[in-house]
Amino acid sequence: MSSNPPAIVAESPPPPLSRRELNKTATRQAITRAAMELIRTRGVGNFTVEDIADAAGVSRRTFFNYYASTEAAIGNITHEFLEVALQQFRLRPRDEPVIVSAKEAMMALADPMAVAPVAELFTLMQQNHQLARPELEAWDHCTGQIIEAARERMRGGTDGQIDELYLRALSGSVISCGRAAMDVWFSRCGPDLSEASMATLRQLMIDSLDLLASGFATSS
Amino acid sequence: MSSNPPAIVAESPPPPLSRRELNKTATRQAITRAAMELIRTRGVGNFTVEDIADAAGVSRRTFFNYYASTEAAIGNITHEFLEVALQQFRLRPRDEPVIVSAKEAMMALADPMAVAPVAELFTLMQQNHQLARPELEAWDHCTGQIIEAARERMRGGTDGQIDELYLRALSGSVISCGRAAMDVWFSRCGPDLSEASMATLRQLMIDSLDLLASGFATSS
DNA sequence: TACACTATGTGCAAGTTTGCACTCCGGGCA
DNA sequence: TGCCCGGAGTGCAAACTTGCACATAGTGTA
Repeated sequence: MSSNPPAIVAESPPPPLSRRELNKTATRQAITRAAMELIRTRGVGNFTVEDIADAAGVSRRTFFNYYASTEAAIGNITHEFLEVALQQFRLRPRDEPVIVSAKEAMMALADPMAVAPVAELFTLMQQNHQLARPELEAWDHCTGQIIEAARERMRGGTDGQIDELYLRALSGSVISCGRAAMDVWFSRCGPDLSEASMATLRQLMIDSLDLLASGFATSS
Repeated sequence: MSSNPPAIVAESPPPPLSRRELNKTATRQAITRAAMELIRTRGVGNFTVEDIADAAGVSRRTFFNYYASTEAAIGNITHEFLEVALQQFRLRPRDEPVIVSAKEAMMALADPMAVAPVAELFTLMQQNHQLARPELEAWDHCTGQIIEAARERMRGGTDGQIDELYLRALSGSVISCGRAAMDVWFSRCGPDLSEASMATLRQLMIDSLDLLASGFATSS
């Protein structure tokens, strides 16, 4: 009821998502899913970009409007998965420690709907290791995003290069912990999406970040 | 096995259906289905064009790019249904009697996939009779198409107005027989899509056209 | 009656997808 | 080696979709 001007907080601008955004997202997803399906049924390298486009219901040209290559399309799976966490991270209060924010953000990833595509990718990766490259890039891109998001928080702190190193080291570590949690989770649970499995994933994320927060001190 | 040059028959130009055609058809169907769903769940008149567009995943403007009104969208259900038969009709040999061609063409309609939407429309029509108008228009449009298709066959026959009357009376009657078959079928079988029901529909179509061909002579 | 409000329908400019015509590149083959 | 071919990418114009502004019509209300 206050007539105050909009408070300057980490306001989540709830974008009503225009029809245009919606359509683009749908197209992007259609392409990604078609690519996955083809990998599943024919195996990596046994289909063309045109096959993906056809299966996705778009033209070859449109495929290239979205992705520079098949690899890039595959990378989108992990990219979208991480984007969920990124979104959560950006919503956390500015004064919260980055590690805590990261922990909270990662909780959103321990969701069957969210992990399912990545889990399948992990499975396929067992067979064909070259699928790992686009995944790697997605994690790297996420690191870059975390860096930017974290940098936003450190307005007014000490200036200079020390902050930059802190920022990057921390962000990189956080991402590494998340990745480690995912890797261990998959090696333990496989493509299992049960609640028990999700609980395991959550705990692994918490543990890895706790390790990070504690400076990886041994308990002995 | 003959090496004859392509016979000059009612050649069906097998259109590979461009991506553009495919997309347009998909959009048209999405709108139609969304409209049906809304009629089903909210009832006729309890939703706006915008609701349909949203449900169909397109903008309001796009809705109007396809249909002039909600009614027109509903009409498309019957329209598409009849289009199937029309297509078959056009494929029949030029020298075959129109009634025989019509009989053959109608056989394609006795297919669960094809009748399903129309059957549902019939069901909804029980409740709200104003749904009948767009359906009527679809049948009428089909008559016009049959007239054109039949006219094509009568090149070189006698000229003058007699042919035109014959053409129109015949075409109109054929359509009426088809419509009668559908009506009786639904009143007998309801929305039943079983093979037995389809057989009934087929027989009704055959019978109605036989009646027409026999000049509606009574057997006694 | 006058006014506010909601829904239909349309014109237009800007954004997106598509078809097509290239260019490049790598593998098979005479 | 030189040629052919199929797939990857790209530029561009045409076709399609969208957002927005505006005109119109029906409804409820002061």
